[in-house]
Amino acid sequence: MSRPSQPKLTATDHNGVSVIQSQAHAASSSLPAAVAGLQQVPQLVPANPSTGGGKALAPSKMKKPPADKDSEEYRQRRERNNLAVKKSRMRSKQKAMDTQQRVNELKEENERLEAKIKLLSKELSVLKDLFLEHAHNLADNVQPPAGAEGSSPAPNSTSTNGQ
Amino acid sequence: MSRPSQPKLTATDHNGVSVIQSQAHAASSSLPAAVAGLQQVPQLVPANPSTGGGKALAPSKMKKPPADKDSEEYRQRRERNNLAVKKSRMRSKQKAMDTQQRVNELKEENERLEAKIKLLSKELSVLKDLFLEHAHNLADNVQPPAGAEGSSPAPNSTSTNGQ
DNA sequence: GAGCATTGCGCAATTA
DNA sequence: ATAATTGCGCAATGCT
Repeated sequence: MSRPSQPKLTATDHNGVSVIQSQAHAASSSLPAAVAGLQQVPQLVPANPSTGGGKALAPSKMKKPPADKDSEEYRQRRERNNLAVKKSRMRSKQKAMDTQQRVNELKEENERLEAKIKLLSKELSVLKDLFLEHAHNLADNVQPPAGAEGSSPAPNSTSTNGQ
Repeated sequence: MSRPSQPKLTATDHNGVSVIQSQAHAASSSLPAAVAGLQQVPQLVPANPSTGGGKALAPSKMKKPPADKDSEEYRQRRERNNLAVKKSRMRSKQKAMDTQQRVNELKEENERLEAKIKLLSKELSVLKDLFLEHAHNLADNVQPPAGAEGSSPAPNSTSTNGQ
């Protein structure tokens, strides 16, 4: 079912920034086409006040030039970053898959272990029963060694022990 | 050294419009500021040509209006999509975390199971040893009823079971 | 401070 | 037509 009408709660107001995207770098690869068109917009570069006279010696907090889009260095950085991003995302995805796989492996392992436990438990149970039986037998005809014999009917009580 | 421009010209098939968003929405949490002052002029809403008369009745394959960026409906769709995207990503991330957690749980479970196996094995081993001992004892003074002569060592087969 | 790595976000194409 | 996914670029931020 879909949400027919949602009273627009939380107008996800992100920053109200005008975004001007313009890209035109070489298509890395495998883009069907339809790369969203971008084009340069006449962005006005703020006239750099440059170092007029008063040079505030601010050790930090210096306004960053909006990164001139035309700058050669800018494009270079962008491209590098795009690459890094791609790489990072690939890694991320790979990791996710690996984790999923790990889950499957662990699940299998778990089943195996549980099966083994079941088996061992069974074996133990059997042995214990045998022991009990012997114990009963011994208790019934508790006859010191040497000439031990005679009748020993001893109705065997098949007591099933629990676990 | 300078980067020769890519021979790849920006041949944007269709839709070569830059996006200029000017949102006057309330700034939200997040980005402190640093919003470049990019104000865009309010675009005039195009007078709807309305239904003049010639309406091509295309049953299918109708060209999609390049999505007029100014369109009210466009903005609406974008916003909806942005929301959906956000939701989707959140879910994706959540899922990843869940999976990771699952791995941890399974690992713990595994350890528990292995410990249990170890314990059971030990128990089994003890019991088996006891059995063997008994068997030896019996073998030593085994007195088959009714005339038993000679010693019958009965080679005990210490068969260790496999798993 | 340079530089890659992460992460949140919006856009657009696909898919369901 | 709508919502959900997915690939991608941008920019801020984290980390070396």
